[in-house]
Amino acid sequence: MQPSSWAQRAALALSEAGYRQGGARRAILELLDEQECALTAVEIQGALSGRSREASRASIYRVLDELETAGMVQRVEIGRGTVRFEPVREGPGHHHHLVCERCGRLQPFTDAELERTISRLSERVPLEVSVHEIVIRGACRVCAR
Amino acid sequence: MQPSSWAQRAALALSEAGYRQGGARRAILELLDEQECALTAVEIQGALSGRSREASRASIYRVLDELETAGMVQRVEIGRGTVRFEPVREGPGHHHHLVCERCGRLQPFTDAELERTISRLSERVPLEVSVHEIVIRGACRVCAR
DNA sequence: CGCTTTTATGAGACTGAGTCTCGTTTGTGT
DNA sequence: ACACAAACGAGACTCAGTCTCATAAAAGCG
Repeated sequence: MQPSSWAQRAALALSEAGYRQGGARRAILELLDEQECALTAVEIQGALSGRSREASRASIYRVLDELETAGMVQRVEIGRGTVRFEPVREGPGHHHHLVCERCGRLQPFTDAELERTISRLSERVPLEVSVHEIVIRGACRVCAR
Repeated sequence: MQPSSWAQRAALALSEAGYRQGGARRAILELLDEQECALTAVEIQGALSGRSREASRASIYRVLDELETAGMVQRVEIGRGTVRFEPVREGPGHHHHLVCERCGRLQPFTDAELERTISRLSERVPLEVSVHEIVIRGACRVCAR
């Protein structure tokens, strides 16, 4: 059977990496799977505390670390010193971020031309590119008004 | 007389914004002007402490803030939770960043095709773009070896 | 130049995200 | 069911960044 959801694939990846399955880990995977865009560790803890299974800060950072190493989660740095994390999804889920500098709102976007440019760029650059992450800042429609 | 160096232009911009000229400010401008790429606030403080004029943390953050508002300095978020700052230079100085995920090295790069793509993208996107900043992560030549 | 006013500066308290440690709990293979 | 290794949580700790307030230094003026 093909693992269909991101959570299933992530759980599989972790177990293949030799990790066991604990309650905190399961709760975190489940929560992340429901997210469309990036969350901070603090938001994750907050969201979990309103649910059946809570998780400590230590567990959250530990699991996020493991997931990042497994390539199932990606850090998104949108500034203000706090890191955000989001599930890595293939194809249709892949996106970049627009950040409004006034209200701080985070908005996902995709652009085929940009992807083509980046993939060509990867070959010209003195770095073996693993992931790319484009953050564009400006004023969103609401704030620009 | 045309202000030739970045430091002169920055000093002018600040004085036009109504700020006075203090010792810490001058030292910070001078240091930033010598930089080719982005520094953290901590690095700035460290670099200054090996020189004639030191500056306190408060002054450094204050001056960086004023410079950012004046558009003379740009934040660069390359991760690990610490923000970097670099002088904004027109034309030839404009660049983006390659970050090595293993050793953390930061490397500036420029790419004309990328710039064209971004400028076209700016028109398609629901945001009034003020600055763009591309961070590409991967393994640098030394670490990939 | 000396005086006054106003701003810049620094010391250090404070905040909050993220890390680390270690004792306890829980999963897993036998 | 048992043993043992790994996951977990509580809380101490770190460190970048913020804030406050007393003091020092600019700038303008007589």
